[in-house]
Amino acid sequence: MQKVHSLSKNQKIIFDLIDKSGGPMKAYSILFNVQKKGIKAPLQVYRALDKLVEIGKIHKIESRNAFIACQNSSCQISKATAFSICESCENVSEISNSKLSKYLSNFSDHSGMKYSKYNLEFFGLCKKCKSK
Amino acid sequence: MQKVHSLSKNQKIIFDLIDKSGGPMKAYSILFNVQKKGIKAPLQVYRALDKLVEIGKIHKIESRNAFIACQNSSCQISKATAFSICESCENVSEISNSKLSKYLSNFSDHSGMKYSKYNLEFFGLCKKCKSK
DNA sequence: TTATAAATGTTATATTATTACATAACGTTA
DNA sequence: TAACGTTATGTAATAATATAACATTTATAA
Repeated sequence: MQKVHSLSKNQKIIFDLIDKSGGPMKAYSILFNVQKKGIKAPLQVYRALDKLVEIGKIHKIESRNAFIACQNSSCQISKATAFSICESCENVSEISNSKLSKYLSNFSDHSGMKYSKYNLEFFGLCKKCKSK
Repeated sequence: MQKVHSLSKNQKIIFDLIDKSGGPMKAYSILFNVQKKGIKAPLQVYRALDKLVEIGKIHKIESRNAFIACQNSSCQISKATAFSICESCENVSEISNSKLSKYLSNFSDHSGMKYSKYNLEFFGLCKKCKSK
């Protein structure tokens, strides 16, 4: 049984914003949007983001320095993440494909390293942008 | 037949440095190291890095904001990259596993998106760090 | 050789993220 | 409930990463 994390005030404000936005958000854009709620400093944002990433409520899109709400209800911690990113409109969506995650979670090579985590980012053009 | 890119002066200086280092290097560490060779500004470094990434001589480790020389002689462009990263000593190595790259290059999901590129980063503890 | 693209040089600035320190709120358990 | 440890918050300063804008030079190819 997983622990249900109750979010703190700042964590909740920031999670709700990202979640409602429906897409990836950057830290300073988040900051701008929550200033009216009393969150004034970058560090307040980054601290909440760190925690939200840690507990799997959001993921960081590393190639974009942006954060997106977890779209996978069963994803409690961010140790196996995959995203598809449109290089034209920058739309991002989380890939939840059990074959893929199984394949990658079990992947091992000759290095003798046991991987505890991975992040995969696919790039291309989404349907909309392809047809333009 | 692929075009053989002859590197420009700055590109060569910066590639040689990264290549000799044997590991990932950060942009400002590169800058510091090439100042004696006349490269004085961040932009000079970033421009060379951009080009080197474009032609596949180096790859960017997105989760670390660092650049590593391509360890895969057949890798002419960086459209299919995979790395293993030790979370303790930060050692990075490029994974070249034809099954993996075949699997990922052919991956497609129901989104209708055709992926032209991917980047995969595995995390864990390397042999050395595990045994500590 | 001329024109086009690629690379360079330089200054300034934008964007992303962390350090350091002080205080407050929360949860546990004695 | 008092005391303690842990987590979260507030605030200021600054570090680290990356790009914009503009001028000039060098390489490439028609």
